[in-house]
Amino acid sequence: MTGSIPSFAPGDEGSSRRRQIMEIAARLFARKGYRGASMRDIGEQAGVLGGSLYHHIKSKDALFIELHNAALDVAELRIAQAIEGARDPWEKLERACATLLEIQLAPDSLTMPMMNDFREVPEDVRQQLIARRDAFEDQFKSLVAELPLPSGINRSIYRNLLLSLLNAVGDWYRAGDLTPGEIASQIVMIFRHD
Amino acid sequence: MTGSIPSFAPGDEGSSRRRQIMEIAARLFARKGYRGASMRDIGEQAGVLGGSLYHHIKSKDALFIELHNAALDVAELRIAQAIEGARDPWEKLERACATLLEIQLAPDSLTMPMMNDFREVPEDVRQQLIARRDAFEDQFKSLVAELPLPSGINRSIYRNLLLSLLNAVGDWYRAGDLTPGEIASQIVMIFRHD
DNA sequence: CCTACCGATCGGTAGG
DNA sequence: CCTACCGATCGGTAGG
Repeated sequence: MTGSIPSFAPGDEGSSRRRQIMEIAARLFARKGYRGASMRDIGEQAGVLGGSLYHHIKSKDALFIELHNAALDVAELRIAQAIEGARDPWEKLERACATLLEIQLAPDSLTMPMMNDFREVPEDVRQQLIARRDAFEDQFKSLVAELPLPSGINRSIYRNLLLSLLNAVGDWYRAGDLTPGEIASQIVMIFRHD
Repeated sequence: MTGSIPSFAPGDEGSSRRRQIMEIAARLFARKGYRGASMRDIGEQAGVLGGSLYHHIKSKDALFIELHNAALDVAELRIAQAIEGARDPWEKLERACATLLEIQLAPDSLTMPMMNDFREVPEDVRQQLIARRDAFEDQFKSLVAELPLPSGINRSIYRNLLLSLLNAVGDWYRAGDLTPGEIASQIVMIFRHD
């Protein structure tokens, strides 16, 4: 439909048909959540019946985990590239925030919006998602560690507040307002103390 | 089970049996989300079959809306009381944040954790919830309007960031860490600029 | 408040 | 990739 959709990690295994299904599934999970997107929904958009998807995937759980991890792989990579050229810790933080917001606020974002509703997911799936997300958040742990913050501020709290706030921007953002970069600038304005 | 549970708006109509059912439902919605908590689950904890609940309530939708609105009524009231004595705008903001966090982080919180998963809920229900939540957020709109912020900061963004961050504390907070008041203090430390 | 049920929907499978 | 189905679960109801 869109022709060009943000691709997952390069070197992805599987046929292009499989990747097409993954992209459809990602969009539906992002829009309707894990429970809200049924295999029959996904099949319908792919032009097949729900049951036919099981030739390409093992289970709904496995599909969701694969998408979630691939999305975090992409985000991690793009953030690493974005902060590469910067030396000032506040500049690095702002670039990381802007990149994450660009990903999350993309009109047909496949990636991060699903990072939230972990409560909708079966317990054993949730644990795998959390493990991957914790690794992702290490990137921000490093960024926050470099900041010259006042001594009264707890860096662990600071990081959690920042991350939860970044994850929630999609809930209130309406296109046509500010750009992701402008929002990132506002966030760093607020979080900046030195 | 707990003996004393935070009560809903005073002057609530209905029998004590009904209120008991509401409290059970609130706890389950808070823990498992709208879809995750079935009428049979609620019935089980109330000692009856799921179908029997329909003598006390009209529908699952109506039950959820009623609980959601009652929770916001209580929160609004408690916040208003908390900021009553304060004159400094930063002090008022910190008291409001601390109160909201106390409600959300209470060990068996019945109230706010459900404010999030709006995507799990049927479309027509969601619109009612959003309308009520918007009214609730006006309280913070006033608080933010009073703050002597630098001119570069967009107060609308500032308020959205603050609210989404407050709503998400329950996702990463683990009891035994800081108190709600200490977290509120950290939040205001970060959001304070004058 | 229960029995007994309804129609709908879910993830998933066998067998072709 | 479809047909045809499985067992489970859902919100909700009639009738007592």
